[in-house]
Amino acid sequence: MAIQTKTQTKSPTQLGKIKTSIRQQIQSGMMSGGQKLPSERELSTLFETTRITIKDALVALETEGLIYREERRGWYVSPQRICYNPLSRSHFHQMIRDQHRIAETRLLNTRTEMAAGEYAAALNIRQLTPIHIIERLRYIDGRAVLFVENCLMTNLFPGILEENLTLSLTGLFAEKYGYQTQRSRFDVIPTAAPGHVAKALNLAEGQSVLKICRVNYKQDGTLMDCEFEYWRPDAVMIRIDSSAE
Amino acid sequence: MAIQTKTQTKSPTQLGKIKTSIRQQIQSGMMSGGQKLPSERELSTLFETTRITIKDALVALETEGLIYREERRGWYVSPQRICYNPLSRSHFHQMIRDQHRIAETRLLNTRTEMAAGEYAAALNIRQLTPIHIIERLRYIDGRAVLFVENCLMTNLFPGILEENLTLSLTGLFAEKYGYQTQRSRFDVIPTAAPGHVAKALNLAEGQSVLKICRVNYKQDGTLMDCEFEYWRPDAVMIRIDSSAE
DNA sequence: TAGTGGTCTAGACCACTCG
DNA sequence: GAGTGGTCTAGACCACTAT
Repeated sequence: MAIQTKTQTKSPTQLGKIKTSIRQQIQSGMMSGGQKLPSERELSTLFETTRITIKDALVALETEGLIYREERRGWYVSPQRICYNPLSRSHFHQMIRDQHRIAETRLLNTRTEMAAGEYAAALNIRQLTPIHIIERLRYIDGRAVLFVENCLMTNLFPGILEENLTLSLTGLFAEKYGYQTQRSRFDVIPTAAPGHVAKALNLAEGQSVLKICRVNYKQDGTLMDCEFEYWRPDAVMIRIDSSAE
Repeated sequence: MAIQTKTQTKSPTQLGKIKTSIRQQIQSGMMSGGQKLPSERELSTLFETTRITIKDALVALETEGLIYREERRGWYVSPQRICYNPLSRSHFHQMIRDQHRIAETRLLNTRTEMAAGEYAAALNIRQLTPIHIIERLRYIDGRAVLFVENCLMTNLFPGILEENLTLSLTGLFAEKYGYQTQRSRFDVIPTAAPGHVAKALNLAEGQSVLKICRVNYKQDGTLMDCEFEYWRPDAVMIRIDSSAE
């Protein structure tokens, strides 16, 4: 059965008609994941309306998670969401492979600075402490969907910036330093992409992302590192399955 | 230290100036949670621009979670987010009280029908099975922030529709039927509000919500009920703290 | 009835991407 | 250089809310 918005008592708006029309094209399978939509100008000719109205319709479908945009490149049909369990110890590449998709990670940059602001708060640091910050971008089937910032206390991770940082950091922590994640806490927050994140993900400034802040503790219970993930919101769903403790 | 968008190399756009100006008014404490912003027309006079530009700025701040709107009523400053752990067995009213806020629940309607579509999929039902559907609206400090739909198999919950349904259903399950939640699985999905949800939450159709689908199993491991929660996205953050299993 | 946001028209220029 | 979305102007009418 096709999902459909509730039958309207009022005649549907122009906006509603455009949304329904494009939605049906996608859900009927005529367009599939990654395919490019006609340009806003073409659509405004097709639907005999202005670009503003077309854009309002596209933004609504984007909010649904049905389509997404690459800044100044165009609108595309969203592939299926990745199912992500932040509690699982499975690595990113493994998780994506398990879902028959192709993962890739690129290192954007690393830097070392004194913890401040959001970083200091997440790491629960009260005095000036040097931290390493590692910025990476993750791709699924060639599309940039996840920007990740890792913050590591320098004293716990000597020489880590010389390692291959496109692989799993959790794996590196275990192999090089013998650290296991014993406990982790994470927050999920729907918000807007900060400037540098928007740029990396090809989002326009102010577009929506799903932010996940995570703090990891190692086997002796002390705080190990924290991580800020910014997901394209149409690319992911979070799934947690837990027995009662 | 105040959080601030990265210093722009290009001169900021009109849009950026308006966002920064309103953001500062809010973060400086001049406006606080629940307070109404001037109307879009007043703002367009103040900033000497059109309503479209003003609206773009307001929508961006809404995405950040800084402000929200009540359809055709106006724009308001968002109160602090509620911190919500879906794994916790704490009841809604208890959770809100613990965060020094005021909770309220109203029953919208109940109905009994054959499971189909999303309900049947969530309950993993393969044949026609009658279910009770309970729709409720939850308020925090007087603001409608959460629309909840519960789906119960009729055979497990005889007579439940005659009970007081504004309290905790989990509590009712335990007291009246002796059912304990042993395991639960939930999904978190950023998406758009369906029509009936948008209406209940005073959202415009197509606005963003955080959808949480939950399935509960009782002590003998069999499926008990499922629940669809739709949160105003600025009202909540999800926090999960878990030891390694 | 006055005021609000929701929808819509008919354009325009700009920054950026891509071939 | 052609094409894209991002931003912006200057209006308009409508559905709905609040009083």
